[in-house]
Amino acid sequence: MPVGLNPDEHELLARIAYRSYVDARTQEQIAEEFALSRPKVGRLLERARATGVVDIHIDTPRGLDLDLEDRLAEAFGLRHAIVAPAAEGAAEQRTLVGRSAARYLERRLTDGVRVAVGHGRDLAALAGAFRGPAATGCVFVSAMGGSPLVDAPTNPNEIARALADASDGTAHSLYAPAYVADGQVRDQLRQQDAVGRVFDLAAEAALALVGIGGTDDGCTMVRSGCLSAAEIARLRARGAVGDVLGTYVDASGRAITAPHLERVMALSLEELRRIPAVVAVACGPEKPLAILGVLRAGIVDALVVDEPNARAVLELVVTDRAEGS
Amino acid sequence: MPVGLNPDEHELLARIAYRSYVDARTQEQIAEEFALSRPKVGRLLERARATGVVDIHIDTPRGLDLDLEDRLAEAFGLRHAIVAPAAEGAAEQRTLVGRSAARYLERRLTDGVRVAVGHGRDLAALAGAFRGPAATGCVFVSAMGGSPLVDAPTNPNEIARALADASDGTAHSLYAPAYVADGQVRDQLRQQDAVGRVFDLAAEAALALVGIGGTDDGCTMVRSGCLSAAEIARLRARGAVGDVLGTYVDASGRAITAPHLERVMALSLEELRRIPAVVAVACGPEKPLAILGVLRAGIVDALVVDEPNARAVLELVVTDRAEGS
DNA sequence: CCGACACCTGAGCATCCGCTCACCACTGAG
DNA sequence: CTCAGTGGTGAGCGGATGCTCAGGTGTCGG
Repeated sequence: MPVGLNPDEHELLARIAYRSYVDARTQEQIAEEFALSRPKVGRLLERARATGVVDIHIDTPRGLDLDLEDRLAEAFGLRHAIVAPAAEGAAEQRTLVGRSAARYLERRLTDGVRVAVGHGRDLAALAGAFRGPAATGCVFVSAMGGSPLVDAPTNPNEIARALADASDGTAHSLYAPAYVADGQVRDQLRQQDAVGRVFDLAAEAALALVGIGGTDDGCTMVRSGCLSAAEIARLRARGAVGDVLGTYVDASGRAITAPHLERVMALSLEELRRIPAVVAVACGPEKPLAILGVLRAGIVDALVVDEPNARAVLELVVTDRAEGS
Repeated sequence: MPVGLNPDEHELLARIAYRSYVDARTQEQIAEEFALSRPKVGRLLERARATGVVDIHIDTPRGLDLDLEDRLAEAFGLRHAIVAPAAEGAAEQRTLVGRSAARYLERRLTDGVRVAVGHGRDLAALAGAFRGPAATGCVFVSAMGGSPLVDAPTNPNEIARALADASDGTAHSLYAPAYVADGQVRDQLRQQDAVGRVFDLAAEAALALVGIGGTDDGCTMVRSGCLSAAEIARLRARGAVGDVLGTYVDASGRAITAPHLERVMALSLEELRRIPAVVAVACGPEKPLAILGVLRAGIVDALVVDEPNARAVLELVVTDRAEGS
C-alpha cells in the first residue's frame, strides 16, 4: 500500500509502529530495542504515519462529515460548524438539525449563562430536542417580538420557555409583536419598561441563538405576517437573501436598511455583534444564499446546518471567488 | 461498528478523535473546544480507542507477522524474535531467513563489536545477504572448526570472512577441523597458540552468531562428515533433538554429554552462555524440535526463523504443557 | 579535487500527556 | 433517612514527546 518506500524501510516502520501503537511502548524503549536514538524513533513514527504505514481510521457515525464541518468553519472563520446528516423529507431534516443543535447547545452552556433567543422553525426543533444540559441556572431571554399568526412553538417566547424548562433555568418573555406599523410605534414600545428591560437583558446576553431566514414567499417572516409578499419581493429586489432576527442582508453580508428595518422589534445586527457568541441554526433547500449572506455579515460564531446546505454554501463561495469579487 | 455505545456518545468520541488524530490538536485545545476538562478528553480518547471508534491499522509488509514474533519472544524469554515470511521452496525459505537475519544483525552491530561465528547453511545465507551496517571495525571470529567435505561458504571461517568484508571489519579464522578423533587430540589442538588464541577471542565476544542444527541424517553435522549416520542415530536415541556449535541438546534443553562431546572443536554451551548475546538462526521443515530444545537451553538471546518453524515451535510448547511436564 | 548545499542526526528544552490520588455525586442496602 | 460502596471527576506531578538548533556527513556542480 505505501508507495515510495523500499521493503526494508517499510518493514522497519511497521515494526516500530507495532511497538508504539500495539504494544504501547515508549519511544525510548523502542529506541533501545532497535539501537536508534529516541528522536530518530519519533521521526520514523511520524514517517510511518505520513506514508500510510500507520493508518488511523475513525469510525464516524453514519452521515457525519467532520471534514465538511472543518471546511465550512475555515471558509467563514467560524468557531464551530456542525453539519447534521442529510435526510429525505423537510421535517426529518429539521429534526436532525434540531437534534444536532440541541446537543451542541447542551455542551456549550455553562452555569448561569444568559442566552438571547430568536425565532423560527429551526430553533423550535432545537428546543424540542433539547435535554437538560449539565449547566444550571441559565437564563433564556427573547431577543425578538412574537407573532400570533404562526404556530406558537416557533415564537421566541415559547422557545425560551421550552429551553428554560428543560434545563432548570429561567425564561424572560418579550411581550411585544415582532413587527409594528412604523418606527415611532417601535420606539414607544421599547421605552416601555416591560419591553425595554427584556431587550436590555437580551443585548447583554453571553450567547445568542438565532435562526437564519430566507427571502422566499414561504419564509417565516411572511408566514408570520410580519411582511407581506409584496414587501418581501421588494426586499429581494434590493438584494436581500436572508435575515437574522428580522434584519435582512444581501449576498455579501451587508444589512439592507431600507425601509422596513425600523419596524422590527428585535435586537439589531449591531447589538448581535456585541454578543460574544452567536449560534445560528438553519435548514431547508431554500437557504443556501441566506446562510451565505448571514455568514458573511460576520456575526455568527457557530453554525448548525444540514449537509446539503453546508455543501451548497461552500459551492457558492467557490463560484463567487471564481467570478472575482 | 462499535457496539455498546449510544449514538450521541459515538458522535462525541468521533469528533474528539478527529480533532486529535486528523487535526493533531492537543488535548488541551480539544478540552477548550468541547468545554471539557483535559483529563476527560484523554479518557474519551482512550475510550475511543478501546471501543474501536478509532481503529489504528498498521500496514505490515506481506508475510510479516509481528504478533507471532511477540508470542515467540514471550514464550522463551527472548529479547528479539524475528520471523521471516513463509516461502515455497527450501532454498527460497533460506534466502528469506538469511535476509531477515542480515537486516537484524546490521541493526544490532555497533562499532568494534566482536562476534563469534558458527557454521551452517542458514548462517551462510545470512552472510550472503549481509550488507554493510552502519557500524565499523567489527571483528568476526570463528567459534568452531571447519570441514572440507561441505560447501566452503557454510564453514565458520568463510562466513566470518564474508561478514568482515561486507562490513569493513576484520576476520579471525580458526585453522582446525570441527571434529577430531578423540578428546586428547582436541585438547592438544586447543593448546596450539594459533588455535587457542582464536578460541579465547571467540569466547570473549560480545555477540555470538549460531545456527541450529537438526538430528536427521541430512543435518550439517552428518553432511560435513563430523558425525556418521550411526553416531547421529545414537544421539537421537539418547534424546538429542538438535545442536548448537556441535553440542547436542534434548527436547527440554539439557546438553547431551556422552560420548561425542569431547571431540567437538567449538565453543561449549557454557562458553556460549557467558557471551552476552547469542543470535540463533534456523530454518527448514526438520527443525522445530531442534529449535525447541535449543531455546530451552536458555542460551539464545535472539532468534531468527521462518514462519512455519515459529508456529510449529509454539505449537510444541502448547502440547508439551498440555501433557504436563 | 574542492567547496557549497541540502539532508540527516542527536542534544536540550518547553510542552504535552498519562497516572495517581483525593474528592464528590449517585446508588442501593440497612 | 443514613451510610458505605462505586463510578466518575479534576488537580498535580513525573515521565514522554515534539520542536529547535547546532554540528556533521553525503552529494553534486564547478
